[in-house]
Amino acid sequence: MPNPHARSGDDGKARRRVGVLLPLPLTGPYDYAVPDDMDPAPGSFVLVPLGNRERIGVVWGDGAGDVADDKLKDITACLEAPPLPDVSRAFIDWVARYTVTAPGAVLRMAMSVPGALVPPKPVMGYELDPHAPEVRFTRARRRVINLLAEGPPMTLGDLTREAGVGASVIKGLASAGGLRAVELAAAPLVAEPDWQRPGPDLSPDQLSAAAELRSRIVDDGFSVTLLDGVPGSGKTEVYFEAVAETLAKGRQVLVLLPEIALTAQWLSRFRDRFGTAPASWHSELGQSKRRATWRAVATGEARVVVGARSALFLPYADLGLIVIDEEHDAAFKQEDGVVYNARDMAVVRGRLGDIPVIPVSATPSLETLTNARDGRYSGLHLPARHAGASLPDVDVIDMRAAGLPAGQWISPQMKEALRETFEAGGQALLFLNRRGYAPLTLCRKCGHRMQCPRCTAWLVEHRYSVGRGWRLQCHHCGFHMSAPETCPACEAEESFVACGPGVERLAEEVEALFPEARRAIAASDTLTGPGAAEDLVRRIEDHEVDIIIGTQIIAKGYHFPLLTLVGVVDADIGLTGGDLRAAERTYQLLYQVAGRAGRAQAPGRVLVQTFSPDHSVMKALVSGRRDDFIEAESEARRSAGMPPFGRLVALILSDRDEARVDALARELARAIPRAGEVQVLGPAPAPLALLRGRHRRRFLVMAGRGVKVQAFIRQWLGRVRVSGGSRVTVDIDPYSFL
DNA sequence: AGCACGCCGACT
DNA sequence: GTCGGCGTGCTC
Repeated sequence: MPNPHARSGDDGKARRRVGVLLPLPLTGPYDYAVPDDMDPAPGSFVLVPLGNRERIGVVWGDGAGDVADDKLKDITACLEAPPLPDVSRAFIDWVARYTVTAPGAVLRMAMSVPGALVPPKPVMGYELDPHAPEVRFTRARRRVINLLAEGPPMTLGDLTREAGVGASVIKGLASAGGLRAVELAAAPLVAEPDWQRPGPDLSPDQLSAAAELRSRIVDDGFSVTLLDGVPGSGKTEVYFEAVAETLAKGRQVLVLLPEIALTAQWLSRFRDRFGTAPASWHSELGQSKRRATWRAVATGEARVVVGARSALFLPYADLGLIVIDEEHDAAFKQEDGVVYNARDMAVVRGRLGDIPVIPVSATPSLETLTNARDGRYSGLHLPARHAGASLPDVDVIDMRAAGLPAGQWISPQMKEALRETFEAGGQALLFLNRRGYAPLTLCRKCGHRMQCPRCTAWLVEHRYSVGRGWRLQCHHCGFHMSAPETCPACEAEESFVACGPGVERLAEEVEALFPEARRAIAASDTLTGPGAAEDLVRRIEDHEVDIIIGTQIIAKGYHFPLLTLVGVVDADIGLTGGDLRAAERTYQLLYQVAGRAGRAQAPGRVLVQTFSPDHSVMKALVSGRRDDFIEAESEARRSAGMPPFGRLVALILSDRDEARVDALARELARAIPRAGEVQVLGPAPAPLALLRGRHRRRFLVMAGRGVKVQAFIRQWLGRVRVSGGSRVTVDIDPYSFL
């Protein structure tokens, strides 16, 4: 097939070629010929032909030259966008190698902003034409002219609204020559944060930590400094000083947060400190905001970006600092598409960019604590709560002794504490990390359990989720159904019984115990839509709510001055299930929840209901000795060769066809490369053996800390052809085992 | 990721 | 006899 783009080497000279990386899961950059009138630099965004369509790619470097000249196509055009900086490209390559994914798949995360690469189309407006010829004045025309005579040029829409005239009046006036069209200056996305504003008064501890962080910024270069402080110790205000210092140097700042929905309070603190909101980046962001933000980051106009994990891949013109707030949070781990941990990759981004990184947490991950202990990171500790508030007392309630009747989950001690709290005019938070009404529904006649047809999971009953009524829902895929009248197995009527509590059911129990208490349920499915969380926070702050019954959505980051009692309803959720990090995560979550209590002058109290009061997690919560827990957990991991003392990789195979996924598993098992210090377990059914209709099998690779697991995985996968509907997902450093 | 090519079932 | 299902493979 002759290639219409190819020019045969008639002058004998090979055409100049460059490697162009496309945002597709291809093996690497493709070579393209550079037309004589073009001189794309590395990092330039270019339009190239691919198959029968055109795609935007990035000039990645010199061409590899391994493709025949007659296959080579010309670059179509260079785009008018700031080139992707060297650091960004190096970062993308690094992440691709580390996660064993195609570099193009990683690039896609950095440029999946449709339309951001074409210059924004200018906004047109009208102004008075000073050389206007005589035009006839009508009342409507007069109003338009008066408006424009006093103010700046306006868009057609603004003019019609403010002058109260139709568009035809303006267009008629323009064509008569009274007005002329002008390009309006694009409104800046965000104002420049004012780092010179005086900050709040800081405690001596905060001041010294802030001074330390500021010096990291001044010194320049890569460093990782863990900011470790109890809830309420004012960590945010401390790292704001590092932000201010970076802004003073004229560089950009990225603040990574686990869940952008939780930032209403964070944003207002930022505004208090810097006088304006930062640029934000999250999945909910609309098309045009997204585009504008991407461009503002690329040009350097956006000085501070606060965002979820994907903000790490934005094309920063000159990033000078990365803050990872709540660094221990599991939400930093991306589980689909490119599987990566934004916390770890942020450190890599810092190293490649030679800039400081500040992980922040009240309960740092064992990985980060180990790095700090071994001297790879430095650590700053904020021991005291700001403004003299004391840490809450934590008491455990042994539920084995409570002997509650079926269908009740609030122990007498908890009930009494709630009563005292309400009488004292305080607020309470009942924490139960389970959405919905009941986690399991079964038939009391035949024992049939309502299960998701597409996943290995029970259907969760929901009764009060916004606007949906009573129904059964799978929490792993989108499946839902209205509660059936008869049992699908034995056809018994009205035989269903709800098993176990979710926040909705717990709210019913609270209502029965305290009918006059004003309740609010806080779960991801009751706080939908923008502003719902904000609205609830405001209602809590204004004391329109006496008791919050909530999941982890309410457990982090908030500060409610009147909240004096936190009750953990079932502290054992999450401890079962053989997850490597079960204890660590439960500890972190419960510690965070406990930190919601008593932050202002009123002392707080925390009650933890558990069936295992002797568990190391509960003991550490009661004693307040985090280090004991970390020490024990650390030792257990070390002796088992588990992270952070050993390496772990999960290989998840999946297929709609069960026989085919088993065949693939057998083939992979035969192809395991021999390597010292590497052990492969499996195949075994993956923890969710059926997910979204796909059957899943898992291999677990365990290796010593110094082993290059990526090379091992690449060698392994290189021996097997994955075809059909089968997929193999590589999860380096798996976080959740589900 | 798209998109074309290719080989087997139900329609005009 | 064709239209069209989506499995497989390729894109510089």
